[in-house]
Amino acid sequence: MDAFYASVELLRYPHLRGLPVVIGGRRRSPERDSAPQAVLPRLRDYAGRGVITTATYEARAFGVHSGMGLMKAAALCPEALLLPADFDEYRRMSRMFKAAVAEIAPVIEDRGIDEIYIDLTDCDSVHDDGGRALGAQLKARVHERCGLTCSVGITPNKLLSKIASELDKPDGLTVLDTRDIGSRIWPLPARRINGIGPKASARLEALGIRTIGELAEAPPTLLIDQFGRSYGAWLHEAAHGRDDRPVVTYSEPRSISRETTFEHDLHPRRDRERLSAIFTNLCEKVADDLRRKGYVGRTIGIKLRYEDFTTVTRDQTLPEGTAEATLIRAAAGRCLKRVPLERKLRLLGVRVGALSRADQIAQLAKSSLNLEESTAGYASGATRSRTAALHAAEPGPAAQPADARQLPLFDALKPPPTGSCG
DNA sequence: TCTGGGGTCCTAGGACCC
DNA sequence: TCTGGGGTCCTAGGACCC
Repeated sequence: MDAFYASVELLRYPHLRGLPVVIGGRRRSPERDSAPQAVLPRLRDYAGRGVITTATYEARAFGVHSGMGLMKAAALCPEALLLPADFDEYRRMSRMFKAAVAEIAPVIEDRGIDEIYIDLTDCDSVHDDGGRALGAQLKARVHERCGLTCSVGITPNKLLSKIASELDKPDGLTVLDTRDIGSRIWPLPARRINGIGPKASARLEALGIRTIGELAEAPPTLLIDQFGRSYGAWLHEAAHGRDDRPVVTYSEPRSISRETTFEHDLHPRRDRERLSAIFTNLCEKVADDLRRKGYVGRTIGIKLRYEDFTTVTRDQTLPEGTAEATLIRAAAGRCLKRVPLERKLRLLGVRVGALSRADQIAQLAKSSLNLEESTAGYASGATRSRTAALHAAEPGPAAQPADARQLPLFDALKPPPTGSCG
């Protein structure tokens, strides 16, 4: 989708069309909705933390782009209008454009809120003209259903399609096949390859490799030498436009997390109360997300970012999966005790990984009950998961404290409560 | 007043097991 | 009495993506 968040906002505020608009910053008071005609804040009036998540093409003309700090963006384009993000609305429009595409081509890989891969192999018309008419049809259907434009790249694989989709943005349609690689792909910067980020492209540049063509010419041995067997070999393949990854229509989530950057840095001791409340809140939100999505997780982790932006993580794996805020809070609290807490913090996060489906765990618990009745002394790796399932289905005493707030955590200066950890 | 929030995957070392 | 080889799991950090 083209400048997705900003484009969705322009559907609501059509009178802003043609103006530099950026999305980002803190959620403000909800008065915006009751008085949409009121004076909208300008970038120059913004004070505080945050980055731009999306900028209209008019704003991009000033050098403003997503990921840029708002203060820096304000210096470049002080007159740009600033809207806070409304993720509920973006998710709604996301579902809508994906449904529009599915009407025509149902084999879709979700790549986040504003991007998809589509496998067109089984769409007959793709073979007529390389897919140009089909691409136009997809774009038209999305616009018809959502009023939004998108950019499409139709090629033999995902790697090339991703690059191609960006060649003609916004509202683009690019059709390429392998014969076009030399003329259309090789002149591009190596950074355009999905998987070559700022670090890798800087290292490539240090080797005198700027374009994808130069990367394609580089001896594979050099790349493997510099970047390791796996990544080095992949770089070579990618530069030649080779990619055999399938379009994956479904995948299970690996982790669920919540994190927050504070308006002002907080000190672990002096701001202990506030941090503790924030910490508990993050745990409750994660627990909520887990339950809503139907997962439990065994690995509980925390993430801290200090004022100097260095980041540390700690995690702990529990014997059984949980979606209980209290258990998550307790485990996260134990992680916190393993981290230095002298410097001020700018961010705190809580993560739950090693997920499994809550219903399958419950299912397993049932069959485990039956199994343990019928077979005594069965011992193998499977025993643990069955046992885990039992505990997950029927939380033991440890899950009893009703209010996570009562737990005396985020308190590294206190010795751990007796018997709380081993 | 630099630098969000939610993710995935990879690497590498150590513990532990057979 | 000088130290194998293979495998899995756990943990921490980092690159990258949307």
